[in-house]
Amino acid sequence: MASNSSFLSPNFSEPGDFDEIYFEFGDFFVSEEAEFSEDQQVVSQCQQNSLFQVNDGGNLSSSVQKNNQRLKSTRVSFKTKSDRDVLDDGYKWRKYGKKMVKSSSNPRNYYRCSIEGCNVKKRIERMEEDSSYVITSYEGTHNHHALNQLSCSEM
DNA sequence: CGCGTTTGACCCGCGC
DNA sequence: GCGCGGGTCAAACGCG
Repeated sequence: MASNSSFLSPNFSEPGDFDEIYFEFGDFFVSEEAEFSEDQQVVSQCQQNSLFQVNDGGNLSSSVQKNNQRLKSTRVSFKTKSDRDVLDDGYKWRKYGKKMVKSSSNPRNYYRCSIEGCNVKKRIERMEEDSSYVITSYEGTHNHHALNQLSCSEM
C-alpha cells in the first residue's frame, strides 16, 4: 500500500453484503465552496472487495479549505444496494443515536468508532426513493488501523 | 458484569 | 426570540 494514500472507507470483509456500490464524491465536502485539487480525487477502486482508495497525502482533511479556512471535518458518502444496513467494514462501531429526518421517511442512524480516542463517525440511512439502497457516510479519520485492514496492492 | 443498543431529552445553529 | 431540523447525550435496558 502506497504511503501517500489512505482508505477513508476501509475494506468490507464480506463483498456479498451488497450488489452495487457508488462513491459519491460530490457529497464529499460539507460546503459547495470547498475546493480540491486533482491529487485528492479517488485514484483507484478495487472491484474485488469494493475498496475505495483516496490519494490525499495521508490526510484528506488537512488539505481541504473553504475561504482559506480549514473545514473541521470531511465526509465521505457512498450508497450501496444491500438489504443489510450495517456493513462490516473492519471497524467496530457503537450506535449513539437515531433520528427521523424530514426529507425521508426512513430513519438515520449514527455510529461512532468504539476505539477509545478515535472520534470517527458514521451515518447510515436508506434512500427515500429506493429503500433497497443504503447511504453510508464516514466523517473523520481513524487514528488506528482496522482490525482486518487490507490494501489493494496486496490482492 | 461489561459492553452495546434504545430512546426521549437536550443542545445548537439558522432562518424568520 | 422562537421554532424547527438535525446531531448528541445518557439513563435504562438487553444480551452474552
